[in-house]
Amino acid sequence: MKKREVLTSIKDEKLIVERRNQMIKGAVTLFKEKGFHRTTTREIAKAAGFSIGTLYEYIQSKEDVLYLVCDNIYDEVRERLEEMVVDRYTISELQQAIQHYFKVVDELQDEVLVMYQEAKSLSKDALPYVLKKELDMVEMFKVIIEGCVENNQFALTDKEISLFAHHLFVQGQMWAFRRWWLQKHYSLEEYTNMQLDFLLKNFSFQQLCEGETV
Amino acid sequence: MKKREVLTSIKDEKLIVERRNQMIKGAVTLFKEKGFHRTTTREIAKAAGFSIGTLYEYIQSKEDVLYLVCDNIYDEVRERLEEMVVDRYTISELQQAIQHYFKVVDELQDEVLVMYQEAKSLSKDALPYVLKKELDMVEMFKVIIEGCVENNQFALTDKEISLFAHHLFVQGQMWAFRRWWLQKHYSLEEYTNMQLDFLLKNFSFQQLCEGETV
Amino acid sequence: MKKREVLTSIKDEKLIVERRNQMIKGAVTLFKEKGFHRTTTREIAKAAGFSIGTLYEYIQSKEDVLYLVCDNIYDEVRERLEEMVVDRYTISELQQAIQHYFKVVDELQDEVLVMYQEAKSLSKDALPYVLKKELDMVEMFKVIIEGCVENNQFALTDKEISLFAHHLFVQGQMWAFRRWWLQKHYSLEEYTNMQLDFLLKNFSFQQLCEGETV
Amino acid sequence: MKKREVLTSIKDEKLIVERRNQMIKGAVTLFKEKGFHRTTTREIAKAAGFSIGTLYEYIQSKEDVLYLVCDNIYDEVRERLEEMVVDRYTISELQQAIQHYFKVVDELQDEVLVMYQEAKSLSKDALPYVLKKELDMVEMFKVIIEGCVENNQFALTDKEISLFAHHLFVQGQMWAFRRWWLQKHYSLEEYTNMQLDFLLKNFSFQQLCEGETV
DNA sequence: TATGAATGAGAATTCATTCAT
DNA sequence: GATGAATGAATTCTCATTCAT
Repeated sequence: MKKREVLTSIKDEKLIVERRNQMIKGAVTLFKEKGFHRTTTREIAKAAGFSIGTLYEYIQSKEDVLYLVCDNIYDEVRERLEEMVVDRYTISELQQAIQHYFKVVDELQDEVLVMYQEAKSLSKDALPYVLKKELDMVEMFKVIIEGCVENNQFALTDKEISLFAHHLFVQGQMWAFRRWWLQKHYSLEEYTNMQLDFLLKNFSFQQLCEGETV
Repeated sequence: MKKREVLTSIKDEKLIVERRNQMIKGAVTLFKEKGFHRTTTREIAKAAGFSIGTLYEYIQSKEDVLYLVCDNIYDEVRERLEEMVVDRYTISELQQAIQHYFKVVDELQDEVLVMYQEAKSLSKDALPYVLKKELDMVEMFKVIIEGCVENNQFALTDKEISLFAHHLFVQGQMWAFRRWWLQKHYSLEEYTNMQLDFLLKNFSFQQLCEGETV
Repeated sequence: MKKREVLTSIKDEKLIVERRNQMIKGAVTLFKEKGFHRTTTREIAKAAGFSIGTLYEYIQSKEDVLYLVCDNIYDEVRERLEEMVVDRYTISELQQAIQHYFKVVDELQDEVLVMYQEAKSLSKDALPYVLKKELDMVEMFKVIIEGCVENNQFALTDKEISLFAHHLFVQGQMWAFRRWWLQKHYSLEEYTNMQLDFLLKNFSFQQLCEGETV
Repeated sequence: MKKREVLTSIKDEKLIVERRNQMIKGAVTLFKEKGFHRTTTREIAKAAGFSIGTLYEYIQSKEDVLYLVCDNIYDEVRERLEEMVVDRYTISELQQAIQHYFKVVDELQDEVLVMYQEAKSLSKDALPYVLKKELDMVEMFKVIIEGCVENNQFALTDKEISLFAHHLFVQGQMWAFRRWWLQKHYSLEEYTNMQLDFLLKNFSFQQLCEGETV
């Protein structure tokens, strides 16, 4: 899927990147605080540090800002996820990947929340592109899980692998979108450990059973 | 927490209920389609079958409609959840409860989605009340899980029980809010079975271990 | 050609007519003074005697105002033209019709000018409808001229009749759109007489020739 | 009337002429297509082949472009009209002049139309100057007609001569501004011949009458 | 109670013009 | 001389809310 272009009348590529970053930064703060719809374009321009006229030199409509924000957050999360090095495909590595992912969500929780709550306001045009990015990230988990399965760490059918990947992904997001309750009652470490514990028991059980059957 | 009152200038209680139900019904359809912010009060009035003037006889602001809608959806989901009869607190009963809950989510998925996506637009005033309702529902799961633990079906700490309840609750919602992917690849039955399978293995493992240690 | 509808959210038909008339009256004055593009919707609303919000209850876009104005002016001119009673189809009657038409243009010259100068700003959608109205008026002249021809007042081919009708029509408008010069140098009467004189000589000549050839 | 100056910050006279010609050429195309008000300065600059900054080096305001365009079109039309050589002041020469004028209008019809429709948007400042140019052109016809009268080709009072000149001028423009109808039904030749026929009958009649009275 | 016309603050977007490079 | 990024006043249009009938 080709990247959806946001049109601009500015020619200086470097400037486009710079201004859009300012814009995104300001917008995230505002969206976080009051949501996309309650944020005005003037507020976005102001938060970005330039005039409303300048804002519109870099985008075509307010929705473009939302798109840029979502796009950017996905890239940020993804980039952070790609830090994980997984090569041996053991349960232990999966565990580390999950820990890493939860940590990333925790650090970028405002962004994750914004993306989560506002993505639905994207136009029919932009939505598929953003959903594609989400699936790409889910895919990263899928690859790890598949690796573990191939590596006989545990047994899962293809359908189970996919669902499990989604499941993990949502479990991470959950730390952000239910923070109003979770973060009042658990530390990130507690949350991570409890979720991991739950998952790993499962796989240990599998291994145990296999061991027994032998 | 006392129910947040939505003021009205109408005396006839029965009329209030009737009109509000019309209003909620119309609003859910509209919110589902275009979201709270993109829906106008005129559209809500029209969908409800009366005039904009009448709408404002029964509410004080547009946000009241959102509140009524969210409130109503929670009540509806809750009502459906209360159909479950749990008295013996066995794993099998927990399993049935989950199955029932997933079915309810599936049947009310539009409503669940609306609530899920629009609740954040509630005012600081109304939000706590709605979150309270959500916690009440989570509590229903907690009670069942606690019962099972007391009943030695499996062992969990208090913190684990709470998290598990939330986890289940989100897993159900997930069927609605990720339907763009899940429902393309799985039937409700598949989804339910796979999730249950995963949970139950876990508990079976516990029982197995316990059995062994004895 | 069906009348192009201008959408409104108002139900009271009488009110629509009343408000639109206020709107048209105000708009004509403003368009006359500064043209369509330099007139703002707020000015139109103010000139009409109501708020900008009310203005938009009766139209959908600024262009609707222009359409209503043009439409209205055509109707007004046409109505005035229909006062002419032509039944004997003599040169003398044609002459009277022309005199009447020139008088109407003179009386409605602001309107004629507005229509003349702003019609081109109508959307591709509305333009054909307005041009149709113009042709309808040209047709009125054509009918008279045709009658005269059938009545042997003078001889013209069909193509000549059409052109002559357009010619007369433009000659009338000319009194309005070149008023910056014409009305400084001629009275309406002078203008009318001179133009008539010119035309009638022509037809007298024909009759004379025919007389001679016989 | 002195030529209205359009200020510029550029010293190089040749460059001024060159850039302005580019500008005018681009602007005519755009004005033709969407009118003065709907054309942006950026579009003009682009069509002219240079930047918006450069555009403003050669003019002071958008309206200057309109003025330059109108001025230029008049010059162009005038230049073409001056090709006509009239020296004997006969009806036949008048006829040729008219034919030539109609041909010029036909060839420059886009320009004539632009001038016709947009001149009214000129400021109070520039308008008189442009109207003066128009009168100058009318004057060219007046000179020919006067010559003919002096030459006893036909008899007209001074007032009639002026009106006749305007009349001819408008008749030519009419071919452009009513092209939506005329050019669908007549070729330029037909149109010219019919209009000439009409005029000349008139004068022939005069001559005939004069002949008779002698 | 019900209606729907009226209101106007507020929002997105445009675009002529400027000015530093 | 040329460029094009920056500006913000101005404009169109929307829509929640009110209130007279």
